[in-house]
Amino acid sequence: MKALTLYNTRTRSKEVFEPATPGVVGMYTCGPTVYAPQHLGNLRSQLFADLLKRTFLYEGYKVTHVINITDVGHLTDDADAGDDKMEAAAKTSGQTAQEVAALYTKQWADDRERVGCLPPEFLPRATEHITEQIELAQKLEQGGYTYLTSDGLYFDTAKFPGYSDFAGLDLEAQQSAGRVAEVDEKRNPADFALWKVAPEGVKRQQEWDSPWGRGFPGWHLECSAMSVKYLGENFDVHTGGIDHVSVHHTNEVAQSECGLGVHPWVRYWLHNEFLSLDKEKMSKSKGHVFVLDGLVEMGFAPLSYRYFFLQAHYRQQQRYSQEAMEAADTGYKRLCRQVIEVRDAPGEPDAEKLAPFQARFRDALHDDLNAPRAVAVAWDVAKNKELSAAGKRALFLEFDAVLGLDFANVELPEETQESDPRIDALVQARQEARAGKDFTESDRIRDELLAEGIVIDDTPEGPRWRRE
RNA sequence: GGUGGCGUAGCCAAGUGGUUAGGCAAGGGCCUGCAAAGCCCCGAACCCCGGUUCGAAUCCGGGCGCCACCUCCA
Repeated sequence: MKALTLYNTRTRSKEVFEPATPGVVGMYTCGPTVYAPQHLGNLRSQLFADLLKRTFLYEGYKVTHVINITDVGHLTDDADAGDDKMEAAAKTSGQTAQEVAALYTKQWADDRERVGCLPPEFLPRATEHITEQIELAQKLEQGGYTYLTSDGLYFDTAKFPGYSDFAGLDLEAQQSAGRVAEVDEKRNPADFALWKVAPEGVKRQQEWDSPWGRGFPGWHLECSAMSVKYLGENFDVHTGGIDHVSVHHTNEVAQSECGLGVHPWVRYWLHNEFLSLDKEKMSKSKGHVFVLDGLVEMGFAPLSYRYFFLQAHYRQQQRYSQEAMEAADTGYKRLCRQVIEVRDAPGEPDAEKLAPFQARFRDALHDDLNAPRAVAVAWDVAKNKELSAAGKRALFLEFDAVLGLDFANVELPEETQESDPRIDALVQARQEARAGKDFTESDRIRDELLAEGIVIDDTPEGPRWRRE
């Protein structure tokens, strides 16, 4: 059995996972900015974090999982200009920032639950941790890592020699390309705001007093302040989308290592690749809002999306298409049918026969969470002719602790049988024709109904009809 | 301009030197009066050109194509 190995962005290599404290894992996941619905790509990040958490639990670790809710301070524009997303959303919707946050936080949590993500142990909100954020900014100020501009307190990246190490950035080259807009008062384009002072005469919905004036915290600060509050100044795992590596997480590392005097601040950094939609990135700003409810409206079960997620490795871009989603949906349902078949099987499983499957399953997960291989093992169980029903039952339920596909309870919904006197009568007439072997007549009735989009299926329990 | 990644059979997607990944679709079969659903069976693929090697999808070099991040984004 190989040890659990994970790809650590910090070291750019696969490493054997060993938590700081044996048997206990602290992990932090970058959560949503709750100003808009979360799309399927966002959900992929949550599914990835959940896969990781479930793997830790499967390995017997006690896990403390923290996910933040960003409800302030995330600017709409480049590094440090533009409006705050929450303020902007409140303005356009006519609601308060708090109402906007509450709405999208709930939607996000519901989506997570529907795709089988375990709830985090802590779900801290940025607005409820302003004090902690100010304290961290003060530590940085006292350490000489900051400077003031007319609009706030900034982190001086030049004071942190290792700034570019985390993401392997070539700051010189980036500057020469001129893609990062210069902000006049910033000493270096990479410098970022720790605290933004509200401009004179502007009244924000969300603002607080601070040593630097009334205003609001910079986006990056909350993750450092809150993760440390709940997990300690050193912790094991930090996850997020790959887009966060070069800016958000680079800045988190800078402010945390400088402010707390620790290195490395986080032992393992794990990042998931993006979900791509028809070869175009799914992002809110490009208008491709594609959400879980959209899949549900198309008739997919939320867990079919989880199954879809599990079919690709988390560090690989995954291509979404209707066809691929339908393939996942069909595959998931078929696998469930196999599970349901053995779910109530009596008797005890034969441990010796189970072992090879368990080993392959764990080996797959231990190899940087290779979920596609783990799912393949589940299929091998389903197709295997040597295993007893009780053995299959035991394996399915064990694997589901990680897969999270609800094998223990899932039911395949029966086609809902509508009732319509006219159609029911025609179906009944067809049954009578069939009983009398008058198949010409029975087929005529079926064709008649088919012409209006109604399909008759003959089942062992009798005929059913449905609208196509 | 910098950085990271990808190119595997109709589709999605594992696989890092030699052994069947897996799923979906298609095809064949069972079942059915016929269908549908369900179940069973079934695919010798690896962008191109060189090289290393007994042997390469897998390593090295070159080329072509595609994507992502560096700017709000998971």
